[in-house]
Amino acid sequence: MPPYLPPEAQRPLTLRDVSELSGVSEMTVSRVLRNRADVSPATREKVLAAAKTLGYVPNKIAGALASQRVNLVGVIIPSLANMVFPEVLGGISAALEDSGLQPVFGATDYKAEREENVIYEMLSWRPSGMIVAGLEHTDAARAMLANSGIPIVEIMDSDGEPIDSLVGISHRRAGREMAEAILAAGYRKIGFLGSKMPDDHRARKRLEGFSDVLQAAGISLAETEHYAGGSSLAKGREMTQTILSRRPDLDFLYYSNDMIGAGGLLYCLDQGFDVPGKIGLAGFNGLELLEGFRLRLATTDACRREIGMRAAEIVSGKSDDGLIGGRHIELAPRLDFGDTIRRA
Amino acid sequence: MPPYLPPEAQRPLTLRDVSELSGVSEMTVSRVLRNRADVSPATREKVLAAAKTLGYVPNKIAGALASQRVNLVGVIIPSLANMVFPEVLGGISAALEDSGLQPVFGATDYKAEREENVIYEMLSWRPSGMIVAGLEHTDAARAMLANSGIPIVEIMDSDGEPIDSLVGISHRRAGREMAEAILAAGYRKIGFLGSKMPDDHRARKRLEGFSDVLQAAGISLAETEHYAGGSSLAKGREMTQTILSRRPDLDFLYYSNDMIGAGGLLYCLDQGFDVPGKIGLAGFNGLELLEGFRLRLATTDACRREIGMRAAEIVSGKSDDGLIGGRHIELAPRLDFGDTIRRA
DNA sequence: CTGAAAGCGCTAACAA
DNA sequence: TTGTTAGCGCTTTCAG
Repeated sequence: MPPYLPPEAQRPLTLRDVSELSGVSEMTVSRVLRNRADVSPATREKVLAAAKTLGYVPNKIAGALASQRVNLVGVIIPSLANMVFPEVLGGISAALEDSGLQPVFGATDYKAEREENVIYEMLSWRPSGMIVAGLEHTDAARAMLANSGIPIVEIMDSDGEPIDSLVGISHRRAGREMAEAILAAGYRKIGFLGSKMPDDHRARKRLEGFSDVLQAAGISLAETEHYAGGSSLAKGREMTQTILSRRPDLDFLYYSNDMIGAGGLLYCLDQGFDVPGKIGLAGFNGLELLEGFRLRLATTDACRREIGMRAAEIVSGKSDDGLIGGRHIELAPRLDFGDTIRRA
Repeated sequence: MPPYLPPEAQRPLTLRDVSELSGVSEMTVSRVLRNRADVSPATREKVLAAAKTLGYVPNKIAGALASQRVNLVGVIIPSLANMVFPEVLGGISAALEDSGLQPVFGATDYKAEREENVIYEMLSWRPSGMIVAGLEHTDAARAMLANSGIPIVEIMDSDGEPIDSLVGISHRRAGREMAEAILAAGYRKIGFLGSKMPDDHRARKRLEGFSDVLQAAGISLAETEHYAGGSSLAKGREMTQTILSRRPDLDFLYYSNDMIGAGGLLYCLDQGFDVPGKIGLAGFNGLELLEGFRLRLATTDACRREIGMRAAEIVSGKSDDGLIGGRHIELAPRLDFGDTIRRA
C-alpha cells in the first residue's frame, strides 16, 4: 500500500511536539496524559491545552512497548453471524466497561485451523488476557495459550478440561434435560434437526446427551435432518417440511438452535398442526429476539450474557475471590417449556 | 491487576531466544519470521525449527513500532446487537481476507460521545485505515480522523459530506422511494413506527425522505409510534397493536426496520387482517434472516455486505482505479415489494 | 513535583 | 545471504 497523503499530510505528532508547545518535558507531558496524580495543576493545564490544540493522539504502540502493558483482551468466537455470540460479546463489553481493558474480537468460522491462526495473531499483540469460545483447539493453539503467561478463559462449554479457567454450561446436560422433559411429556417418535458442521462441538454434545437419555429409555431417534450453512427461519421451515414428509408420524422435533426451531414452528402453525398436542417442538439458546410468535418455542437458555460477564470478570481480576487463574464456573442451563411442549 | 503467574510462568520469549537456539543473528531470524525471500533455505529451516520448539510468538508491538506499520483496520459501528452490522463486518472481513490487514471492531451504542472515545482509542494504535459507520460525528472526532493521515471510509449513509471516502446508500432516497411505491399502490392513511433514538441518523433521514414525498402529495403521516431499546419481534407486535388501537383506520404501516416490521406482520396475520389488501406493511434492511414467514415483508435492501466489501477495498488500496482517498460510492437501495404491498 | 537517561523488542538501512 | 547499528515513541527508574 502506497503511503497515503490526505490534503494536509503531516508526520504524526509525538509527545515531543506537545512538550515543545507547552514548554514542559516529555516526561511530564506523559504523566499528564496518563492522568497521574503527581503533576501540579498549573502544568497539567498547560499540557492539556497544548495537546488539544495540536490534536495529539498518543501512540499506544510505543506506550505498550515501554510499559510492557497492553489494555486489550482478545476474544475469539466462531462467528458474528450467529446471533448467539454478539450477546456474549455484549456481556464481555459490559463487564469490562470500567476495568481499563478493551475487548478485541476475532472470528474463526468454526474452523480449528483458522482459530489457531487467529489466536497466534492475537497473542502477538500481547493482550492482558484471552477469552476463547469452546474447549476444542488444535494442540498448537492449546500450547500457545497455555504458555502465554496471561489469563485464559474458555467459555460456553463445560464438558471438558480447560487450559486455565472456564465459564460455561454443560451441553450434554442441556441435551439430557430436554430429552427427559420431552419423554415426561409423553412424546415418543422424536426427530432431530441440526447442522452438519462437524466442528460445532457444542451442538454435537447436546445431541449426545439427548440421545443418551432416549436410549436409556429404550427409544432411539426416529429421524434426523441435517443442513449446511447459516441458520434461518426459511431453512428451519424447509427442513421441517422435509423431515415430516419422510416421517409424518413424528410427534416431536428437537432443533439444534432457536432460529431453525422457530422456522419449524412457523411451518407447523401455517399447516394448522396441533402444537403441542399432536407435535411438540424445542430449540436451543433462548433467543429473546424470537419472542413475539403466537406460540413461544420451548428452548434452553444458554446464559450467554452471563457467561460473557463472568469470563470478563475473571480476565480483569474482578471475580469474587481475587484469584485469577484456574477458575471453573459451570452455569445451569434453564429449560423453558414455552408453549410447544405439552404439560403433563 | 496483579501479574498473572500460571503454573510455569516464564518471561516472554524474544527474537534473541530464537537467535541463540538457532545460532543465527536476530536480524536473520526476523527475516525468516516475516517470510522474506532473501534467506537461504538451510538457515530458514534452522530458524523455523528453533521458533517452533520454543513456541515463539512474535511481538507485534515492537514490530509495529520499529516498522511504523500496523496491519490493523479500525471498524466502528453503533452496535453488534443490531443484526445489520454483523453483515457489514462480514463483508469487511471477506474483502480484507488476503490483504494482510486485520479488522478490529469497536461499538459506540449510538452515542456520539462514546464514538469519539472509541475513535481516539483506535487511532492511538495507529491503524492502517478506519471504517466508520455514519457521517455524523463530534467535531473532535472529525478532526482526529481528518488529521490521522490514514484512509478513512464512512459507510452506510451517503446523505452528507464525508471526511475522506464514503460508501453507502441514500437513506432519504430509500424513504422517498418507499413512499412513492406506497402511494402508487393506493394507500393513503399511513403510520410510521420507529425508534426514539435521536442518534439513529439513518432512520431519521429515511423518515424525512418518506415524509417529503407524502407532503408533496398532500398527505401527512396519520400517526406515529416510537419505542426505545432494541428491536424485536415482540416489540413490533406490541407497537402495532398500540398504533392500530389508536387509529384503526390506518391502511399502511412503515417500520424503521425489518425486525419490528416482521413483528407487526405476525400480529396482523394472527389477527386475520387482510394483508396487503386492507393494510400494507414495509420495513427496512432486507434481513434475509426473516424470510420464512408466510408473507414476505416489503423492505428496502441496504446492501450491507457490499458496503462492507467496497469500504474494505478502499482501505486496502484494492479499489479499481488505484486511488485511495476521496472516493464517493453511492449504492442504489433496492426496494423489494415482497407480499405486503398490494400490486397496482 | 519535574527532568535525564536508559531501554522495551523489533526492523530499516546499510555494510560486509 | 548475513550481520551491525541505530532508532521507532514512549515509560521506567532514579536523581534533583
